[in-house]
Amino acid sequence: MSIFDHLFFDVNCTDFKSEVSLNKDNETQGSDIEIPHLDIKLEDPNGESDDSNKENRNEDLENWRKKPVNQWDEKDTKKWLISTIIVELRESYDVCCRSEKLVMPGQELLRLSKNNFINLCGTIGSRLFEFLPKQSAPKTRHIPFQRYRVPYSDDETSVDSTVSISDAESVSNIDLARTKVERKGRSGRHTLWVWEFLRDLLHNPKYCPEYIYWKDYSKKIFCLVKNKEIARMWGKRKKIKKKEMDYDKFSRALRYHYKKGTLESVDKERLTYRFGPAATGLETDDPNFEKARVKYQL
DNA sequence: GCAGATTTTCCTGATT
DNA sequence: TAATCAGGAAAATCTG
Repeated sequence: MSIFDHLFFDVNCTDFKSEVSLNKDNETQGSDIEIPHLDIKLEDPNGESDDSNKENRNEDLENWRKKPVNQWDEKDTKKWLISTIIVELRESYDVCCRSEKLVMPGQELLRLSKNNFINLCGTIGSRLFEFLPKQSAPKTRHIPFQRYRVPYSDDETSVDSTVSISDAESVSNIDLARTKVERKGRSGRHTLWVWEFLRDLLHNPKYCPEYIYWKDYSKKIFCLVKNKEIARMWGKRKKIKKKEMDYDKFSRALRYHYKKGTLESVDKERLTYRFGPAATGLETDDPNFEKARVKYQL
């Protein structure tokens, strides 16, 4: 029996449980990946399972879709997580469990950046962030770091790899405290550090492992593959105008971070670096996205 | 305008 | 020989 055959989610914590069962008879068309059809049913804990109750509760399960994110309560967020993880991302109940730290009101959710998502629930966070409906949060919200400068928005790296302006504006209060500690001693600017740029590439299946990969995740050692391309992307991101960024200049910027403890060199290994003790946000449960590749035969 | 942090640019020399 | 690495130095950029 597959884990997908009978999944029970405590959708509303107290109201009811939803049974997500699988109808393997329905196969998706036009895809190399066989995606099981998910039939979401509701099971009344009191044994009342007449059709009208099911209908109402199914409707309840979908209510989050009718509200802007900033009006979601924790239940709505939980329903969105289940729907997205199971139906959209075709992941397992285990993944739902790992995303429980994201169960919070929609307003809080909107304040989180992509990196916040990743930090809270690993690599699945990156994918969940993409699925979060991007409605505007209330204008009255506190926006820390309004001067957060994100020097690009239209290049190929802006979509997936790191913070956008909206991300930066949505740094949560919790994250604010952490960020203040992390950036103590910095002169208040919040441009992206070059080591953060590399870290974000490693968190991004679009670039990891094709452009950059973990050589030894346990030792935080990574290797650049398309070093010139990565340097060019960095230059594009920083909107270098004078001359195009090349690997020579890019590597100089990396070496600057040796003193800061965020990067270290690896002896006799070309294009190989190690994140230092000062580097944060490296956590992932799927280095080089090997699990994902096996799962989806990528 | 200033100081500080970070990056860019250019460079020389060493190593692979 | 080319690519990469290491690091000095100065200039540039950005922030509070």
